[in-house]
Amino acid sequence: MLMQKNAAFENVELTNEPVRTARSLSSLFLLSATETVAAGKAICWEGDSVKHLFQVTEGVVRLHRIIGEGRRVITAFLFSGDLIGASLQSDILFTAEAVTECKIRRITRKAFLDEIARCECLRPEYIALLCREVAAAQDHMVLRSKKNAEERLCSFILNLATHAENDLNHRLLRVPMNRQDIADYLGLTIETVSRTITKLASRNIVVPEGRHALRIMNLGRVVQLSGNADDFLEKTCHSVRLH
Amino acid sequence: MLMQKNAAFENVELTNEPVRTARSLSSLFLLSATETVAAGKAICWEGDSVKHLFQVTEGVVRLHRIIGEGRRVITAFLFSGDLIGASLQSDILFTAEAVTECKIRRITRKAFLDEIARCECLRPEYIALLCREVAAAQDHMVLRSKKNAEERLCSFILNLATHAENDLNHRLLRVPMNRQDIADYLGLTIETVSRTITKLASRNIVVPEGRHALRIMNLGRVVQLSGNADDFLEKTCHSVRLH
DNA sequence: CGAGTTATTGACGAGAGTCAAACAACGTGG
DNA sequence: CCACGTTGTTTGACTCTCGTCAATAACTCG
Repeated sequence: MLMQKNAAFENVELTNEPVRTARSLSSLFLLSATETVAAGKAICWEGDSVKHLFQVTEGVVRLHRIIGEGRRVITAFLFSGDLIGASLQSDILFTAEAVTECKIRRITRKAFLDEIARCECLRPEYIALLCREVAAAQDHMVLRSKKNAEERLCSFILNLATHAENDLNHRLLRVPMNRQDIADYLGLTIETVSRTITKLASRNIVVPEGRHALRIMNLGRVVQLSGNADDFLEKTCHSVRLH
Repeated sequence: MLMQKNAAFENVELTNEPVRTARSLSSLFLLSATETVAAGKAICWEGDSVKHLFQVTEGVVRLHRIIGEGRRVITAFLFSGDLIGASLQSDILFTAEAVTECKIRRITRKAFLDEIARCECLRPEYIALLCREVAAAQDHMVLRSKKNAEERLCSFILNLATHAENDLNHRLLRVPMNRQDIADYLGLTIETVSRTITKLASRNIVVPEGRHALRIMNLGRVVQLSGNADDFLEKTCHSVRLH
């Protein structure tokens, strides 16, 4: 697991809060220095052994696998707060790369596991995290096997929206990743993504604003078209906080 | 979480081995009676709260979700030894049904979690189990977004083959599930599954033998066509036992 | 043996992929 | 600040795989 050369190792932001017994997984990372990773650079590589876990503290990260000749699958986008490598046993099953410039923290796998073993209160959080990963992977599995291009894109937009509450007020959704990333995440081609966005724009549902933003003109329609309408309404209306 | 009416509750096979401290997850289930579930009957239902966990001790189980109107997705097939519901937090995210007649054991979720919390040695096994589920779900995600019908089917055949070592000697692979199950598992239609099998048969790679068996004429080709050739060879040749 | 279920085969069409060209955005250097 | 080249995106024409609908065949089980 190599850090790329230009990941300047900044020794800043060391919290001096005493970590007697860590009360959350996040707090495990607070002892480590923040590292900066430039957009497009790798954080860790598929096939390496799992020596470290990372936490994304700022920016967006993509996890991908390459299969066959040149077919890339993005299995997840990670946002601030998310962990990289929590569900790994021996080898890393993906390459993690920064989509935007990122700040990350790392701890060794050993330290992480030791803390989990030692501290009673971390375990439920860790297990919950793993369960969420399973659920997310299965959701994505459903998306990729039974949804058409429009449903996939709308699902993606909704997902993004939940990670960007702030901007959403103005109905402007920042989309940090490029079309190729979106395509590889949704199991489509770049052309199909582009065409689908164009179609949504022509119906005045979402309108692109430059390459990295979408103006949400009609959130209701997006929800409907995502093919998760039932789920989404249920979850949102009843304010059931999952996870 | 309801048991179907006809799941005769057989009070047999209670092991009398003393379970002082359970040394494996499986042993947790040994105190429970074995229940029999007829082929096609449900074991638990999507949306119910997680009151029990089950272990499949015999037979094959499918987990599925229904999305939209009538679109069914099978997220996994479970075999002898596998647990149902290990990765769930509150609600069940799938319906579990018996593909063949099954024997299962159950314990309450509470008992399961208590044991995990109490017994040091169960935790690594539980965590490993969750990690495997994540990995499996992600593999399937890749399959469904980037593989064509032939690759999907060959991947499926290989998966099945690893669960049926005995028969494989004679190169006859039992396929307990019907075409609809396979289709819903692979994200295809029943017709495409059928046509793909026919095509493989015409090339003398696998030949159907009745509806529930395939004769593997050329395992090497199956591996190649699965699109996991690199992985598979690596894993098999080095005799690395995963899981 | 025969009714009902499940699987196969065929003809056709739709949605997404491929290839190629035009276009827009971005960054750099003059 | 603008010209330019690079990169990323959109659009168009065409192809191909897989889905749909329908008919036929094979299997299963009472």
